[in-house]
Amino acid sequence: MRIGLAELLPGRIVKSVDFDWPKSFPNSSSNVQQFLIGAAISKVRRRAKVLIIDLSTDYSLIIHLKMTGQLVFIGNAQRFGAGHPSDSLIAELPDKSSRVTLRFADGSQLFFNDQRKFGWMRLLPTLEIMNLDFFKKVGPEPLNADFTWQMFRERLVRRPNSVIKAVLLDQAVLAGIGNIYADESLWGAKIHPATPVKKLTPQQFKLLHKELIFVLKLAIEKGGSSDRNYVNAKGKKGSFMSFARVFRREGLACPRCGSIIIKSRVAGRGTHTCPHCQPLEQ
DNA sequence: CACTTGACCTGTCCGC
DNA sequence: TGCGGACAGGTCAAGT
Repeated sequence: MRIGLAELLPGRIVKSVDFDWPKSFPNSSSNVQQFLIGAAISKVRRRAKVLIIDLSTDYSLIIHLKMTGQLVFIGNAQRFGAGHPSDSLIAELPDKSSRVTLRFADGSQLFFNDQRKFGWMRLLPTLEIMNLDFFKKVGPEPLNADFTWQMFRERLVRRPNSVIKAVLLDQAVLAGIGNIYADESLWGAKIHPATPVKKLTPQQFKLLHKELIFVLKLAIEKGGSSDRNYVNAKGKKGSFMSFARVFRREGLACPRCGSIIIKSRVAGRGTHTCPHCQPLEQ
């Protein structure tokens, strides 16, 4: 999503903002008037699962999509409707899940849609963003070049008694891992998600580190995971779900050994495993 | 500290 | 076809 928006947004001038659900964008209207209206977009960044849109006013919009958020850009001459591509989930905008609409001076628009209303958008001084509790505690980016398997292991073993899946999902340990990529990388490393961290060997940490990076890179290459309604800035679904090996594939064959994939609950989340490749050792 | 549950919301699917 | 319950890419807070 960041890659798509970074091609589309920089240089555009914010002309107006429409709000629907106040909790989706809790901000004083004076801040919006002063630092958002009339601002030019300079840069689109990401940290963990949070998108950061920097403005010429030294303020930034920060956005979390949570489960069902979308950020969809519509150019000034562009229309969805009859004949829209099959990899699009968007027919017409705004629709009933539109929470915030940014209108730009050239007539283009950015829609923040969020069916379940868990996502949010905030306007903050750019320099204050990293003082937010979330950014102060968030772990390293797994795709950074300096993220070694030794660093990965070092961070995980601080939670020796937790199950590995719970720790992978903890944003304070690692940035950006969610339920899909946790299940997929654990399958890749042949580790059961409920394995306590203290039972993992250095070889397993090394392999899981490699699988995590493989899964994340593949997911980005495929445009993300449209499990339900995720779309990118152009309204297109991501295709990673058709490359998933266990996630949402309960009852189907494991692509490695042919055993039937099962679904269970680990760390409070729906969890997909191959019972043969990922045995839970006691 | 680690784990569970509930909360925040809407929509879909499944069984009766 | 209707209705209740479970469940869904995520994070928080509170309770045990």
